[in-house]
Amino acid sequence: MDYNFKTIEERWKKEWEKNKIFKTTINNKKKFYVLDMFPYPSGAGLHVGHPLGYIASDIFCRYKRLQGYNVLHPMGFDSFGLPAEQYAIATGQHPEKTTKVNSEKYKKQLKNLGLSFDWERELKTSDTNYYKWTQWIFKQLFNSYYCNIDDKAIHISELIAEFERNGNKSVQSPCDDDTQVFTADEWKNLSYEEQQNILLKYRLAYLSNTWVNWCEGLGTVLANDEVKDGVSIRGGYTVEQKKMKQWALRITAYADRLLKGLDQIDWPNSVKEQQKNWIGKSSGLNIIFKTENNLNISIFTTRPETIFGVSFLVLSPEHEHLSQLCIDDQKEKIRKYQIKCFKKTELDRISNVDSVSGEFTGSYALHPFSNEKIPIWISDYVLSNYGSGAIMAVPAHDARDFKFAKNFKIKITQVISNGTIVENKPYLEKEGKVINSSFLNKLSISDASDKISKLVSQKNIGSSSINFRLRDAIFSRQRYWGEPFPVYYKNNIPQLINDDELPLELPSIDSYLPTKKGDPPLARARNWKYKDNYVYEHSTMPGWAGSSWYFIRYLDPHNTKKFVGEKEIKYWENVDLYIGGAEHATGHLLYSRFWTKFLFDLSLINFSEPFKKIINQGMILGESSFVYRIKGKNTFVSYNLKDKYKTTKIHVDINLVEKNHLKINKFKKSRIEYNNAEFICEDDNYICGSSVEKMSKSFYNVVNPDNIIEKYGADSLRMFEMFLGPLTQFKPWKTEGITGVYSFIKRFWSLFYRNDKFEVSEEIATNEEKKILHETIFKIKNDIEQYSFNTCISSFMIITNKLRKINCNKKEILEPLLIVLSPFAPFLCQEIWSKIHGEKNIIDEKFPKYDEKLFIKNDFDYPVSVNGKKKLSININKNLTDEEIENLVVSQKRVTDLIGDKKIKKIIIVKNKIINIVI
RNA sequence: GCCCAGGUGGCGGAAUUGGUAGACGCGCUGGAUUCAAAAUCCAGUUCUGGUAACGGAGUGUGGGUUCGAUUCCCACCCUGGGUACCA
Repeated sequence: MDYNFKTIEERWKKEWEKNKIFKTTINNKKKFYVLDMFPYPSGAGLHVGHPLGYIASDIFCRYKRLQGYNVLHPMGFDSFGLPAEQYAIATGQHPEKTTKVNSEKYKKQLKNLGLSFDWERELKTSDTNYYKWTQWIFKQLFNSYYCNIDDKAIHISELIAEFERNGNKSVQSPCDDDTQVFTADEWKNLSYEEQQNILLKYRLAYLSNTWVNWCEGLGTVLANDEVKDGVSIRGGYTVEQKKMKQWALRITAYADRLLKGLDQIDWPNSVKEQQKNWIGKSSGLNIIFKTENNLNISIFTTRPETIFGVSFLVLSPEHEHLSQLCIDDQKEKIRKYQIKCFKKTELDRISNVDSVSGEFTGSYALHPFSNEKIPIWISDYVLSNYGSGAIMAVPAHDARDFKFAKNFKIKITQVISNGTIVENKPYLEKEGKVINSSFLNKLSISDASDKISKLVSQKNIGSSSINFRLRDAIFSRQRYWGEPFPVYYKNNIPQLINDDELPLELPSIDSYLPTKKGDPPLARARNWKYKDNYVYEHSTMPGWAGSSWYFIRYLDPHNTKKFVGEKEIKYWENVDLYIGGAEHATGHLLYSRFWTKFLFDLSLINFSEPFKKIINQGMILGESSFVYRIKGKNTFVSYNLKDKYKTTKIHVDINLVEKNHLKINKFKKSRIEYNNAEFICEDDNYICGSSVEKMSKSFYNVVNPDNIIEKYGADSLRMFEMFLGPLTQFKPWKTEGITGVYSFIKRFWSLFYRNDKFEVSEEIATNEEKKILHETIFKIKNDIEQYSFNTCISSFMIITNKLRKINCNKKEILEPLLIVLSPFAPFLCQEIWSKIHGEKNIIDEKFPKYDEKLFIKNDFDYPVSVNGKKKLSININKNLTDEEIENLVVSQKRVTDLIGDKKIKKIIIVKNKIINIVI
């Protein structure tokens, strides 16, 4: 009987849904939590690149379940976001509608793939019963501050108690830079509003008036990780710097723990490395330079040993002391330079990295050790928000300082040397001895550094300091389609709404655009006030709010009393395996770790890292096709003739191309402007060009999984996706290749048929058959555990070819094989299983154990090489001694022929590996 | 520039701790079946010389270590990803 995947897959899809075989509940088995990055449900639906990770995780889930684990495998949707909102702006349709339609479509497509998701745990970040708890977590952040002494987040009431006892002089907590020192009495005498403003400087969710990435095109601010090359990642609109009041999360308080935690988790090196660089910890020294007019300028350096190489100071254009330092003659120039800098957008700054600019203030500082006069400059290469916004410039040993000094003809003093002399380029290596440095001369770099550290603190002009590149995360967006903040304003002071008033639902509005005054869309909502009196916050939360904790909500998605139940969190804990794209390295994956640590500090969860292991699946690339149109004409030239004309390369829909040949008639009909197109062909065919690039609608190279399932079935698609290559690598998609796995599946199916009738034999298996089976079980088990799914597929092909050759249809062999194959091709295996066992689900079986004795042989085909080059192989019993092997080898005629009259220098025998004759 | 991956036939890719390079599949070639095609089955397929047996070369490039290197070391080239003045 033919393999009819359509009826098989339809049947089991229904059965599985009806019997809820993927539903998970807490039981006394060991848990295993497998998570896929949940998708944003876009209108385009899935293409074959999307399910790659889902199929891999599904195979692992099914395998773990066969191993006896209680496997949690949920799926949901990251449904707040820009495309739905932009669609809403264009059509007036509420984003909720499109979100619903799109996620239903996704769900159907995912179900067609036979993925073992527990859909009863489905969540959408835009559902009120989900974002209710996102708002609730925001409230906890607002109500917390970070205590550096306990190294954790603590409820704000503790801080208030401390203020009442001792003021803030002994408080060690991250806070805004402009926080003043006050005593307990001063605190008590403050008004309520004044107190609230001070508390806001300590809260983990706070209002900050800072420079933000303002994106006019999107009408909103963006976080650093949402901006690239000066444009927004979504949409590609220009981003500029603007000072605005925004909600921010004090992620910097967790910088050190986020860094340290990386050591405990099994993540791809590249992601860890990216997070490390993003956090950017550097330790150094703050040193105070006195100016001639007695001001203190604090600088930060990581290289104190170069202090005698300082030939100027550079301040950021925003530096607080600038007005006092600038002499009258320079005031105009400095003012102009400042204006230029403030105007600069991120884009300008990035595109002009190589240019050097700056102005001299006219003032001098005094070198803390040599008392030498040091000119003070300003330049935009010094950032106001890193370190102290001022540096000591050591041109001989820093690339930017060097360029600056050369440009403005400032002297360059070399103070570190390994023999080379600084002339045309700086010496950046941290190797060598200190020179030209008074009392530091001849010391090693580390000794000199230590000495300066000590002296600086003795003289009371500095202290060691640690700086991070990481910035607090801007948390408000001037958009509609996001979580509203559970916040209203009373006398300009932000206040939280009560827990029992959550969720604060998105109000309906007449248009999804900003107001005429430039306020966010929520300002349009009518009668939307807290207790009809107080204004709500009009911004909404960013896209990453909901995704920062969704893995927790899956554990208990229907809980109406808590964000997650205690029993659930205790049993399921954190994610054991997380599969998704690497593009979230510094966004989602960092924010999730931050929120997890925060919730851990509040004892709301029992783990401090969200994802124990991460695997980044590689992107599947599409093969794009091109046609070549002669410039100015509606004539297309075939690929090999195109160089004879001036042509424009145009993407053509891959559905109009077959094996590089353009289907000319279909192409003509595809667009009005092509109706009358003419073609210059070669051998009567129009050949298209092709190249491999990202699979994307705009390149017309998208392959839809639905079409493939229609033609070959989901099992073939699943296996083919795995067969393409290693999970983590980028790989091109070529649909033709699927015939390989498709015919494998048909061959496997036919193992169970004799003369068109289903038939498995009860005969006892031979040793040879057992050997084949157990070898395969061993190999598959190992490969699955190393996530090497592509090699699993070839093993299945190999065993199937072998069993066909020996015509084996014995139950003793095929039954275990079915279980081993079932994670990969669940429909097929379930169908055959039910033919043997009736109603039983193959997923409830046990993964078979292998017996090594069955496939370890007592002889070995030794490859014999001469001088490392393989010449022949000889079958030798494993029990022979080296001497016996040697005698056997040299007595072979082929061997004596090969050696001829040369002398054997040595024979190397590696047991069960190789024999090498050296002549 | 810096950091991280990766580079193996016409193509996707295999190859325990250094030990038979090219498993498995696609494609291609030839054959069987068929009126024919699709599908299926059988054989071949790294390049190169040879009918063949058999030889030579060969894992981005150049060196090195080793009896033996796709695997280890050094230098370089290329592709992809990340990052952007962080003192």
